[in-house]
Amino acid sequence: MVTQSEENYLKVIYRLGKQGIEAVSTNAIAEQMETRASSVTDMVKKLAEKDLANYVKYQGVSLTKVGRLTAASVIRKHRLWEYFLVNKLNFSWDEVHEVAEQLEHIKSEKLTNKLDEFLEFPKVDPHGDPIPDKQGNFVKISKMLLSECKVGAIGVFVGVKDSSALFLQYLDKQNISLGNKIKILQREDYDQSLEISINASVINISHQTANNLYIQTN
Amino acid sequence: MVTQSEENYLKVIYRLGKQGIEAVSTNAIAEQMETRASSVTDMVKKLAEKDLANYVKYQGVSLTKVGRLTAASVIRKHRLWEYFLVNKLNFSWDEVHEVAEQLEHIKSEKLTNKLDEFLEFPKVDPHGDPIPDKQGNFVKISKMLLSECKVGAIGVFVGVKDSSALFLQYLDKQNISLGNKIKILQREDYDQSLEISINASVINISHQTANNLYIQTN
DNA sequence: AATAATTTTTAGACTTCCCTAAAAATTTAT
DNA sequence: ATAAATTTTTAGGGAAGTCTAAAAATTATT
Repeated sequence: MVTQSEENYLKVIYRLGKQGIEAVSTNAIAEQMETRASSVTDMVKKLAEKDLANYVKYQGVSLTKVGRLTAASVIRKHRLWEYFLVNKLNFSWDEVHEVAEQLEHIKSEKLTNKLDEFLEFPKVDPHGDPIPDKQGNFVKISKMLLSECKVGAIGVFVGVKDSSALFLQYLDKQNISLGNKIKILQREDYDQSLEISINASVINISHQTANNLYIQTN
Repeated sequence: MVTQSEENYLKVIYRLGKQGIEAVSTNAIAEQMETRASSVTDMVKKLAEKDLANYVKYQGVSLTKVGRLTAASVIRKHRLWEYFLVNKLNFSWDEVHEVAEQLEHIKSEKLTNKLDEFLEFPKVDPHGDPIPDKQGNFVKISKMLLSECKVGAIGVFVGVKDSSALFLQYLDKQNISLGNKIKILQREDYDQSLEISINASVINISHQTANNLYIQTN
């Protein structure tokens, strides 16, 4: 049995190490988990013991195949539940993370798959992040940060890099939502802020904001 | 914070002691929780410390008001989720218990109430058990065991006392489902088995079966 | 009412996951 | 290449929740 705590570590290692393939440092995990490096060492040993992770002292951790699948399954559940909360229970996109953090640990493959079916197999969660399928495969969406696009670029807002409640609420206030068409009109050299057209109106956004918005071009 | 384990104890004490009001013995709890009496003593002390239970050494446990409300909230969540699983995700009534045992511990009042709304405020779960409202009040349904009805009695099948998968599957096989109209045609003195009419057909059921079926008469 | 049987509690220990403090290894800087 | 800084691990310990075995209290029996 994989415990809730183990699942949380797997998630973090997966995220930090490009799907868990690259080795991740103890400190990086500790920071993400908001815990101490010594706790990470303990847990990582346990994950290795259970063949969920590859661990060599002082050289970081990566996930085994089983570890990666387990992590993907947790992420799948998290994102399906987020979709459920937003699209069926009318939560807003800034309220779902905490609850999904709990729901992602419910153990029942049948539940996950029936939920997926009930939601009609969504491909992305309410923040634009891809939902892996039963086999743990992600649909790779080609997207880029708005901050990295050239002036004149046109695209559709498809995801956020920062999904903190604060940022999401700011987007709500600015009337920026997933699916909106965006065009970069101007870039201010001084502070890299952008003038963009969105929703038939023209607004200014900071570099920080642009750096957290993904758009899909062409 | 009330832990998952504490919630499970509260549920059991609530069930065993007529809504947690009557004192319940350590052994009774241990049996229900499938654990040891010594573990129960430990936990019960902790519940008392947290003002969730009243505990006097060697004299059993009852719940405080807060303890009762907490227990009712867990039961509310359990039954709402069961309703969701059956009516939205198409689980059958014998498959939902295990999953609901996990879902009942998700902490989010908002989630519970939004789920309730999404389900259109169901009054009973898939086994006919009442779902308490936000305030922890149960709708008292007047029902009696089929085994205790007289020959000639007519009623509607509204709930099961035993909700084990085995019993529920047996009922499915016999085509007996909630809402069916039942009439007792005959009682066999030898073994208390009943001949009943249900679904426009006549079948025989054992005393054990009749003793686990609730019907609402008049 | 004394003894036997049962129930309940206490004592001590184990596991999981976390912590602090100190030691060891690695990396960076001089 | 050695010293300094940083990272990682080890050692030892704490809280929660469980267990077994033994002691204490209660209840039942004769």
